[in-house]
Amino acid sequence: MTDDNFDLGQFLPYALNQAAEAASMGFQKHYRQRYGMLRTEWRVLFHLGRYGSMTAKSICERASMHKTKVSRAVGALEQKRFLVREEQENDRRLETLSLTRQGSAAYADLYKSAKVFDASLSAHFSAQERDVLNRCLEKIAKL
Amino acid sequence: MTDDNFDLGQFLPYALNQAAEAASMGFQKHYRQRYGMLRTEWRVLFHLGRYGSMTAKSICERASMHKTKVSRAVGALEQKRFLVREEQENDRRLETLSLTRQGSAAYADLYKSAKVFDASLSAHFSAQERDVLNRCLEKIAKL
DNA sequence: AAATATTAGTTTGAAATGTAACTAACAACC
DNA sequence: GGTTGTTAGTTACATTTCAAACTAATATTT
Repeated sequence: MTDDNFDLGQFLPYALNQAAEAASMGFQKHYRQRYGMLRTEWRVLFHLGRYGSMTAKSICERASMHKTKVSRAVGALEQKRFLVREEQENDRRLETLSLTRQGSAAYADLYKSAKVFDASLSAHFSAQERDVLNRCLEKIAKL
Repeated sequence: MTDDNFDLGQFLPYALNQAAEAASMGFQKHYRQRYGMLRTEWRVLFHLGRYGSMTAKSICERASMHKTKVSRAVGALEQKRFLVREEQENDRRLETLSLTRQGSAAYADLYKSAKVFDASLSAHFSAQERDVLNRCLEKIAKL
């Protein structure tokens, strides 16, 4: 943001939101049309699909999602028969969440769409740009 | 996203959202604490402050915000006495929105905060990175 | 072991958002 | 000049989110 050329489009929180919004919308139709999922559900599905069974708490931490969001997303995915819960014996507050066969299939399918979609976005950038972009986003997310 | 190292953190829609969320949260307290504004209101305020009086329609287009969001944000800013509406004579469907003295003051104040905040984010990146980041975000937002 | 504090997760009521229908003004067409 | 179509903006309702209170289980303190 150079000094008095202040432009909203260059203010990071704004620019990030505009880009995130556009990208999200683009990907939304895949999980929404095909599986009637919400963004929160898609995220939970991906965490379980990619990183394996874990508790809701772990998903909260990994995805920086609030526990109420996760709770609802888990409920919705359970209703869709995409995951099951299993109480842990040593600590009955904890539930291990695991994808069902159906859930894994949905994950595999959406995973493929994600790669295609991501590739179509990446096509607009050089490898270096893509690299810088990734590193910057990661850094910002951790602030 | 290199082939079978698929990592959620590198999937653009996800990474963008995480970063956008983090950045937004960081800036939120300024407009929220000091003026009780929402993100939509802040955006409208900034558009008027930076680019001058205009109709709600123009804000919709410039900010890619849906008209109901803009309508509500305008209503809220009006209640806070940050803007006034003026019906256009040649077309009475259109209202020119303009910041009041109070609104301009709020804008000036938040504008300063925005610059400081943006600078604090930018500090983590080189000028080149920052440049790549801006260009990429802009491109994605336009897809 | 009783009392207190934490922790995982859910529920609830309020605020915000999205979608679609609506109103009022203008435009175009016959 | 009346009918039809568009456009700017608002309203209403349904869905989603946010914050805070809640439940049930485990940990800690005394």
